Amino acid sequence: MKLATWNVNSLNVRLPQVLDWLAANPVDVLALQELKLTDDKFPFQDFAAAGYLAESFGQKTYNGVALLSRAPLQAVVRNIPGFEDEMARVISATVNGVRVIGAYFPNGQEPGSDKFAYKMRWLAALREWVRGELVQHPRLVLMGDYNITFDDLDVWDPVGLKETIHCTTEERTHLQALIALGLHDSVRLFPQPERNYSWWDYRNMAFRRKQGLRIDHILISDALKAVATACAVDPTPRKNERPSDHAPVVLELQL
DNA sequence: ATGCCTCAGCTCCTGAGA
Repeated sequence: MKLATWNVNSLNVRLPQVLDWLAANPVDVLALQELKLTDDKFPFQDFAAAGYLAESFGQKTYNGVALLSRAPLQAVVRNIPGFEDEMARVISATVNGVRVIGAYFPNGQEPGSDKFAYKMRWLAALREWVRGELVQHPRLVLMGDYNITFDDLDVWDPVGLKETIHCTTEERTHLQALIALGLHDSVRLFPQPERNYSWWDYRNMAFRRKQGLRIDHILISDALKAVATACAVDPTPRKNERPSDHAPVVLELQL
């Protein structure tokens, strides 16, 4: 079973690239973030023609997440139950006995801002919800755009970006609290290339200069760690014309 | 440098992203 996550930064603009990528990388499940469209505009037919069922949780202009799957998506849940949120950020479903959570974590903008405070509240709510989900679903994947780096290895300029957004101690403490629930950073389970990032700024030719951050992650439970055989970022779509600023991350399980 | 690029929208500028 192969699973992937990709922040597409507008599914309307990126649909042809997503279809091309799926044709070349026929994963079983793909979690999408930043759809930037409403469910009535979601291209269900295009994905069906490519062999994928889909569950969408969109909204106008911002945010929006979806799960694509070759097998049926069961027990679909939208957002974090019990956490009031106007933004469409989370969609979950069970596929072939694996609980899959696709999430678009808040950006946070700047430490000390209202948006940063919202990010902290959201992270706390996510953690308490996932704690219970892990009890019910030992085979669990939590993947998406986390908007948080684990450590300096995930940052192209750890000195210049010290304690800036995505790199603060407060955000990283929340990320480690997710790990403490019994989750594992799939990418780090396997050897990786140097400067292994998942996002590059559109400005300054950041991709060409390898100036990026690893902020898109696939966290897996103990039961899935035992059967994980590969996990890596696929930077090739970032070389497309009009690319997303994020690249997909792909996990392979031997189930 | 409150800058650089990209996207959506009450679209020819602004807000947000990261």
